[in-house]
Amino acid sequence: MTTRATELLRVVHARPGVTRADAARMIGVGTGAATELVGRLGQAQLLAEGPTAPSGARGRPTTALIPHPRGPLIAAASITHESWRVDVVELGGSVLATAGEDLAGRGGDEVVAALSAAVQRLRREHGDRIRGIGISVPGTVSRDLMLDASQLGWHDVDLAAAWPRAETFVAGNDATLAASAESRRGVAVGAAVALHLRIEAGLGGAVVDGGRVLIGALGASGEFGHMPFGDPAVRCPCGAYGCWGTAVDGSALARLLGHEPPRDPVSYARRIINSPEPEPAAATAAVATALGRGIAGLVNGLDADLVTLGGLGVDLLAAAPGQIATAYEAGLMAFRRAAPPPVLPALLGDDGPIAGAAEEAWTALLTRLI
Amino acid sequence: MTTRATELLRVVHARPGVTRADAARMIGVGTGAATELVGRLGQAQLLAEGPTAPSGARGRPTTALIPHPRGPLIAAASITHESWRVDVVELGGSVLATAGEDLAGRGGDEVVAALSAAVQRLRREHGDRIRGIGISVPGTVSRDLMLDASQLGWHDVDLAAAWPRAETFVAGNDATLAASAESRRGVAVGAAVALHLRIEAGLGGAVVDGGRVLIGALGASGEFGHMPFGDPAVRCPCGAYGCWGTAVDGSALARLLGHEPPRDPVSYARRIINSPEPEPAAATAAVATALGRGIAGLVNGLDADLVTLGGLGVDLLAAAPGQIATAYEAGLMAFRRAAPPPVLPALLGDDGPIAGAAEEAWTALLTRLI
DNA sequence: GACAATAAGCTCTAGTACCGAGCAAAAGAA
DNA sequence: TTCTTTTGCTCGGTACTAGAGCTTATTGTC
Repeated sequence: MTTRATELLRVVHARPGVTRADAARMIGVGTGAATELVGRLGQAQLLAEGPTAPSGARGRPTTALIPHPRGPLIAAASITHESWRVDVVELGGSVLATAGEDLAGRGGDEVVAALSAAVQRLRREHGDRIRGIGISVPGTVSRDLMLDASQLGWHDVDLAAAWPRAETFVAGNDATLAASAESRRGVAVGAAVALHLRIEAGLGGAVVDGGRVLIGALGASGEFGHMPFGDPAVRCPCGAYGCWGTAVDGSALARLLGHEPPRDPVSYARRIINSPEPEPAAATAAVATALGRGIAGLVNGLDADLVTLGGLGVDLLAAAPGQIATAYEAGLMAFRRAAPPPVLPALLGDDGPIAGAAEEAWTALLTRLI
Repeated sequence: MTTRATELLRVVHARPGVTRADAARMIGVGTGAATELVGRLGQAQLLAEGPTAPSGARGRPTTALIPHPRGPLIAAASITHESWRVDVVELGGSVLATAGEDLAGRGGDEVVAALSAAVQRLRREHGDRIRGIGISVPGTVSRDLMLDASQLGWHDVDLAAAWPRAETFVAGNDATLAASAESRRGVAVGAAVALHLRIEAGLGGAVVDGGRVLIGALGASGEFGHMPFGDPAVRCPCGAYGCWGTAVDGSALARLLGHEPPRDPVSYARRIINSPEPEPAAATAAVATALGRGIAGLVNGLDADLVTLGGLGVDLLAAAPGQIATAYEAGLMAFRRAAPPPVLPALLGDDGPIAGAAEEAWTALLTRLI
């Protein structure tokens, strides 16, 4: 049951500062209904009106719809392999405050406790305006909000300790959330089916179909790194053979170069990819080819109209654009080759996951506000 | 904007004959609203009430909600590689009448014209109650409703000639629509993410996420046969190498057996798969292994909780269940292996595509009725 | 067979959201 | 100033809905 009020809030969230007249046209109501809606949402401390720059056109000037200065806020949190961070985000996506620190080798429960304390502090500072939380984590999240992050060695970490679970609470994989953010505030805005791929220690990603991120039956969708596009002779830590991830991440580069498996595969890979020497460049080219070929397979199967790359994918796209493009176009079905869906670096970069956590939490909260 | 009336119609469509009291509970309205809703929808000739079998329990007996005898109907059409057919389908999915004939080598425009004539005849016979059409085709459908079916040698066939385009009109790929039907009236009812795969001349399918079929940016989603799970040395007619489809369809069996590419790959494959001889059985086993491995990759990436197989997939599942299961489980990520999502034959069989056409057309029509 | 218990349907009263018509206000243009 | 254009505001009408209280149809018990 989508009410006009919720639709209006969604429009303002998608483009804060939209003029009131434009917003009314977008949701298809007349000026009468707009007056009633804006009045009601102002009373509820959800929206406020601000001045607009003079348009120069004729007619009565309209106002800009902005988040209410005492309106609800979302805490967006992100845990990465090296640090955690919390942002306080208002309607429209602006960040009002932030906090965070390095993991410093602490365990999952300790980190969640530190995060929770930071959220409580921020909540007091903002007069209890924070109404929900979104958390991005570098691993899988199961329904009961337990996190498994094999890279960090964390298992069954209780994310619900970060926030009273009864309120708006969303948690998701970093790649999934980065995809969400990219489709709403990045280069994938307007794409019908956006595919986001994120290479870090492994390869993950997500599909965004008409603005909705596909999370899968268990919340574990987007594990494209475990589709068998790779070398069938290579065994993946997951137990299967031929996983695509083993052909495109740091371990693949180390294998190609005859190195030991690196302790920090991300910075190792970044070093190799950006190295000017011929041997690393050849390994990078091989990995870029494997990446392009797999992207083509996913585009064929999922009919995406845009692909964005995050994490090391950005470095690969910068270092070996030709190899990626060649393998990508060769792998496309004939009818797609005339106009291959673009493969672009993600616009939001490292802020993708936390921005996605904010977006998903706001989406969840918006359905509850009215 | 989903109104209660539309919700009620959807409930009755999903389970015709539901009792009025149950339906009211399902959509969360009281008895007062139920009276008003059922009365209004009866006036509009959309719903009727019928007797219920005595429940044996105490209390005032309720009535069953059934489609109105003069209510709207949908024409569901299906074109296969050998014939076409039209069903007249009422709310709830019952088929009231049917028509069809063999293609007999005719071209696409002639077949669409014959189909259109049949629809007009059925429409007259049913007093103009037919309010929309859904068409299943063995090929890709583009936005402007042009069909390309390479198997039939048809290109740019104008499907809109079958029906005035302004009314409810949906067209889709047979595998996509079979997936839709399976998720609503087949074994995939209730699945969070259902993956349907259909092997005929090629390999196609679809993902159904929370009841919504993913159609892709161009309506060409589900071409899983062109994901590179196959032998990288084999060139696909699509131009790419290593397409999965080339490893699981009739052409794969012919290649493994040293036969010429068969003229009718479907009946050829069915003959090989069901042959008791050792050589065909070995080829069947190899194909089953390729199928299982690819299914695992898709389940890993898309996090499906159920996989259904249609077309030749049913034969393969019957002939080589062990090979499929072994390759499937070996290809799953470690954490999925404890409870692998079931791989089942599709319940609707050859009626899947036409049933899906009816479902999608009814879904589209239901949003317009009230 | 009367009466209780139970489940369901019906009626009536508000209440809310929404739409549209007509009017008022604020700007640029003549 | 006066006209034109665009937008905002007021007000009445309509559609949908929730809820309370009453009525009806059936089963079970004495």
